[in-house]
Amino acid sequence: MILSKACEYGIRVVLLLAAEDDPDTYHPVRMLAERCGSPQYFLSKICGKLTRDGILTSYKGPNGGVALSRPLDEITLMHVVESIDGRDRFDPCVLGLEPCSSTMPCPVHEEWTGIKTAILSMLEKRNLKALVEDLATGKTTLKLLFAEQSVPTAGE
Amino acid sequence: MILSKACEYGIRVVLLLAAEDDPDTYHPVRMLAERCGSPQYFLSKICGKLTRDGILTSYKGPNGGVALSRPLDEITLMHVVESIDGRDRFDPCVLGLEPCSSTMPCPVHEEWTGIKTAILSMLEKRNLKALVEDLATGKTTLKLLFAEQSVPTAGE
DNA sequence: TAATTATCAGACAAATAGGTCTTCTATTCC
DNA sequence: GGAATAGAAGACCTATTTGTCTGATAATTA
Repeated sequence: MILSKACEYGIRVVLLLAAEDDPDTYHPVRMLAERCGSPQYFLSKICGKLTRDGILTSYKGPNGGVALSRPLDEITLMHVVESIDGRDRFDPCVLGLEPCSSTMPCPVHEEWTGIKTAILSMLEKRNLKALVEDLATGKTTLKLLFAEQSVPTAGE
Repeated sequence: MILSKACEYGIRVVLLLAAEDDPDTYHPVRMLAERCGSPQYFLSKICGKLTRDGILTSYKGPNGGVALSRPLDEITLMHVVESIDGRDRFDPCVLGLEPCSSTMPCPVHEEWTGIKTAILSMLEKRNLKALVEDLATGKTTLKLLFAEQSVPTAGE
């Protein structure tokens, strides 16, 4: 688990919203929770955080809900990770050694530094616009979300 | 946290043992726990697992304890991770999507595949012998372990 | 035999992550 | 205004991880 469950859900929501045709329409959290396979109340808290951190905008009342607060090309997955898991998610030493640093490196410090860079790149190199283009061309998919939901209810 | 706490402690112990001059001497777990900043009883369980999985050998009685079961060049950090956290530690999709695969990739599947490779490389490219050589030449260090321990007792 | 040390089984506690629910307030529609 | 719909806040529960401890057994040394 490289990200917390909460962060996974947060990214799913943001991707779902980005993949919608209507970027300015507000989507009820209850709906989004169902579509992204997240517990409703749990996602509600996550969206609250994303809203407070300026990634989502919320709107109350009928036809209300949440929407992306900025254009697609101004949001990256890293923004979501920073909001939910915090910027320092990948900072800790692999061996959990506090004073590990470039001047006092643990046995895998060097490699881990490179991997951290790759992780950050994965999360911030492509913005939502680029990610959605891949979805549109079928290069990647989010159908996985629906596949996942059908599993638990199979026996019922 | 890329590894569990238990796994961190396991790696620390293995590195400590590897850095010893006397590869055939058994070290009591109680001592090792103190030296690597791990709770004693917790480490005792971890060592049990490492022993069952053939990474450590144990010896009962006075002058007993645990020791590495194989030559340094036949043990990698990956062996420890497999024993404690399991081989599939890094398998799950970043977004937690079950059916994510190369034929049905999530938006970051490609990048994550590359990062996983780098993580595995970090853990299994260099065996204990190579890691200890870096310690000997001062290229890396484990002094961190002692530094860490002095912190909690500073106020006492 | 006495002391030492690992092994094993298991209870238990603390901390964290994950998840659920209720109540309250704000907004909008009619 | 009143109903309906939404988020906000916070209590609360559950599961997992981490950590602590006890008691019994086994092996080994001296």
